[in-house]
Amino acid sequence: MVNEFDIFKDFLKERNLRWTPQRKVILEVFLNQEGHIHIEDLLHRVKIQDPTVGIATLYRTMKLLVDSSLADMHTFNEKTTYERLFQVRHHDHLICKICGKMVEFEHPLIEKYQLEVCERHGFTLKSHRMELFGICKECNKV
Amino acid sequence: MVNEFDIFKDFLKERNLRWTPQRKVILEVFLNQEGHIHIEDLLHRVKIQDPTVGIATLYRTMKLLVDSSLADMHTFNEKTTYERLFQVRHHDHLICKICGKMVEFEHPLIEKYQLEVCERHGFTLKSHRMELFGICKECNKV
DNA sequence: CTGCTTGCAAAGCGTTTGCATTGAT
DNA sequence: ATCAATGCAAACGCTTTGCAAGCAG
Repeated sequence: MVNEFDIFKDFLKERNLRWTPQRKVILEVFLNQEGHIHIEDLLHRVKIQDPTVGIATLYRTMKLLVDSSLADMHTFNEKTTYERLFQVRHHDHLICKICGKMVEFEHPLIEKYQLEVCERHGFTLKSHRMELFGICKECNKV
Repeated sequence: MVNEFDIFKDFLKERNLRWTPQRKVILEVFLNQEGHIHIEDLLHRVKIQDPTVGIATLYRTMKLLVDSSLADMHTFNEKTTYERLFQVRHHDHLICKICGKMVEFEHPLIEKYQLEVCERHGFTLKSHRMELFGICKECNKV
């Protein structure tokens, strides 16, 4: 049975790198998150488990997780976020501009056309982010 | 006849700000660009017209252009880019995760299904943002 | 004249790196 | 015992800010 811990340990072993308590804590915290998580948020949660972990170690470990294909890195608005890549179902967001309510959805046809667009431009699609902003039923009544 | 210069001048007047030679040069250079332009690129082109313009003035002016809805700011791979907003058709982005290349596209069917998703959840769609992340042809070869 | 704008340099901020020490194997 | 990993602090690159001098209105 393959899980993220085994994948990461194998990845480290292959490169003669070491499985350390810090890397274990960081991976645990990362896997407990959903969606995009900011590095500062991640640091905060890691420090709850082990306050001695430094920001440099977190950055270095997240880079390893990206290299091992367990995580994906994005930069939005000057902030680095990480996202789980392994064994997660993808979904997009519908967000109410007034009350902030968030609805998750999937739409296979949209995904299909995204692929089509990528192929047309010679890109290999790796991930995407789609956010629809609108006004929900309740807020529309007011 | 409404153009970007009038819009920006009005925007400045409303806020008791001033129409200066530097702001004029920056707006001119910005409008001559297509698609996304990096701030460093913008600075280079501005300096051809007027070498005395400083980077601080450029940043300050671009912020005003964003506030006046003439420009849109993106951050990708730690680099700030600006894009024209006025009198351009809506489009989405396809972004290479390696070299940062950005391709603009439109897909009517995707837009249609977005509307469908909103209706299904009782939302009134106001705007959206879709970014596809992948690897472009050139980076795939390497 | 007034006070917004400028260019410069310094400060900020998130991220990366160098280094001596610690610790996994 | 070896050599990678760590935490710290300094360095880094991009962006913002403080300031005195310069100009638009």
